[in-house]
Formats: sequence, structure tokens, C-alpha cells
Amino acid sequence: MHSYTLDEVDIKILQLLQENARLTNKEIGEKLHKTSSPIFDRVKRMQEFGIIRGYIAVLDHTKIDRRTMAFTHVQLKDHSGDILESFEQEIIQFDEVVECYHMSGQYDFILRIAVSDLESYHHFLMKKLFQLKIVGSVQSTFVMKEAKRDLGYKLTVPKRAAV
Amino acid sequence: MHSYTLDEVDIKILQLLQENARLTNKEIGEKLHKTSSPIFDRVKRMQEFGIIRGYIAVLDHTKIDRRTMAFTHVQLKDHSGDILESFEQEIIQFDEVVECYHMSGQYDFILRIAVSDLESYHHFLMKKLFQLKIVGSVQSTFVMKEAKRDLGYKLTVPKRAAV
DNA sequence: GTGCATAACAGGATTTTTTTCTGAAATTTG
DNA sequence: CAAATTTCAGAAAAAAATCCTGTTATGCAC
Repeated sequence: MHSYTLDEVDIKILQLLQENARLTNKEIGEKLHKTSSPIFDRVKRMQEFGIIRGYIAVLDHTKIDRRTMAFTHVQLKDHSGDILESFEQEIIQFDEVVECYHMSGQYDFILRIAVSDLESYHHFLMKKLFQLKIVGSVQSTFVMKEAKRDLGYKLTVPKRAAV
Repeated sequence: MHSYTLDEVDIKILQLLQENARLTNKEIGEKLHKTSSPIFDRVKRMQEFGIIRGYIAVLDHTKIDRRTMAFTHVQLKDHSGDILESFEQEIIQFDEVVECYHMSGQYDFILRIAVSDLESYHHFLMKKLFQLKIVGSVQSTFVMKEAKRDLGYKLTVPKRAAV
């Protein structure tokens, strides 16, 4: 079988696991009025189909010396395919860069940067980002408040959701 | 005790759990040349101290009808405290808004939007974001490629990391 | 350095969960 | 409606989490 259509039970399981991946199959089953067996089978199948990509621990970034978060908007001087590729390859090596997206529109890249403080951010700009000669303009903005940061997605039962 | 200093063993455990929260204590122990007991105790303590906030399943967003990702930069018409608060409260209710940050600098808010396609994005703008009368200007850019998306952080042994 | 207090750890016992298996019930399909 | 397939419950086995005990290691005061 090479396609998978999520039903309501799958959706519920995914919603629960997106909130708390440590729920036992029994606990999930109780919420859905089932035993642990079908939960086990469904989770296993969704893993095999790549719907569930993995399970991770979420840390409090304020407690591991990453209090300062910024979005850094980067425009390159040049836009040949090779240039884009090599910028991308270099920038994602830096630990400060936790996310890097190649964007349409005004900016070529949006980076999410997580560092301990402004001094570290300055160091990142000077010693790392600006060292890449292809960088044109950079615009930095800092997160003052995280109003919402969902690592999961709200799910709905799809009309056609074969994967 | 009300402070916690992470040592090398804690750091290693956190690194491993950020990659794969399904590792057993025994497996982690083997990598660190310890039995499962100290791993169990340390993980439990780091949970109690809020260093580990939780465990979540990571889904493939392309397989759950959230293929289109955008960053939406919002400027408000007004900046009184109440206005900011109420915008924030309203915008985070929408399922399309998976992240919302109150920013310093040019934009007041950066939103990460995850939807199925451009039509849905258009719908979000017209029927939801633009309905909030306080919204001044909006600039949308779309993710063409996710070059890097780390949900965890690289950790280093801190000089002083009491929490 | 010595002794004391504390923290870290190994090993084992117990409980809980995962995982596998089997057959019955429900659903789908022709 | 009958056959095929899927979903599920229940039980059994294997593995993991959890708890406990005592020993070793570590840090600290003197």
C-alpha cells in the first residue's frame, strides 16, 4: 500500500501526540474509547508513512542560554543559482541560525537567530554573516514577546488526504 | 534546591532528546557509559526544573495539508498598549497563525502562517487579518525552500548556567 | 589530608508500557 | 448478500519505566 488517508481517529491521535508525545497508547486509547492495540498500530503506520517524522524534547530556551531571538532578513548582491546554493550551505552551518528559509519577494532569506544576548548577535553579524561576501543588505528585528509559538499544527479531517 | 547547573552529562542527554525523544534511558545510558538509573533521575530533574518543557511529535507538514508557509509582517496603525494586546489576542486565535512574535523595529508583528495553498492564504488575509481594523500595512513573503529548520538548539557547557 | 555531608551511580525488584499475536466484529467491495 | 479487508479487543511476552537500596565518588569544612 502506498497511500494513506487519515481518518478522525488518526487526526485525534496526531493532535494528542503533537501536544504530548509521552502519552501512552493506553492513555490515548482511553480518550478515544479504544484499547491500546489500535493506537499502537495506527501510530506505527503513520510513522512508516512519514506522517509522523519523529519525536523531540522541547527545551526552555531561556534556561539554556538562548534568550535572544531575532529574525534576520537578508538580500544578496547577486542571484545566480550557484550563489544562492553556496550562501545557503554556509549560513546553515552556524549554530546561531536555527532556521533558514529561501523566500520569494523582497528578501532572499529569512533567518531565525537564537543567541544568548545582543552581544552574541553582534558577534554573529560581524564575524559570520557579514563575512559572506555575497551578502547585500541585512535587516534585523528582535523578538520582544512570543505571543504564539506552535510547533504542531491544528488538524482537520480532509476530504481527500491520501499521502 | 532551587537552582540547577547543567553538566556535560545533562547537555548530552538534552542533545540526544532534542533529536529523538523516543530514545530509552538504557540507550542514552549506553552512549554515555552509564546505566539507565542516572539517566532517569537526571531527565526527571530537568523536567521538574522546566528545562525540558515537554515532548512532541513532529509531523510532515506537506502530508497534513499545510504545504504553504509564509511570513507575514504586520504594522499597526496605532501603538497603544491596549491596541497591541488586543491585536495579539485576536490574531493568535487563527489556526493559520502558527507563530506570532511582537517585534522591535520596522514591523510590529511577524507571523508565521501555515496553510494548504495560496488560495487559503488569500482567504486568511481577506477574511481574517484584514478584518482587524487596526492593521496598517502587511507584507507577505513565501517560503520557497526550507534550508534549515531546527526545533532544537545546539548546547554547550556553560560557565554559569544556574537556572 | 581527614572526616562528614551530599550527590551520583549501579544493580535489582516492581510496575507499567510496548509489542506481538490471534480471532472476533465491523466495514467495504463486488 | 457474500467475500475480502480492515479494525479492534484481549491476552501473552518482551522491554522499559520507575522505585529502592546501598555503595562509590565528590565536594567541603576543618
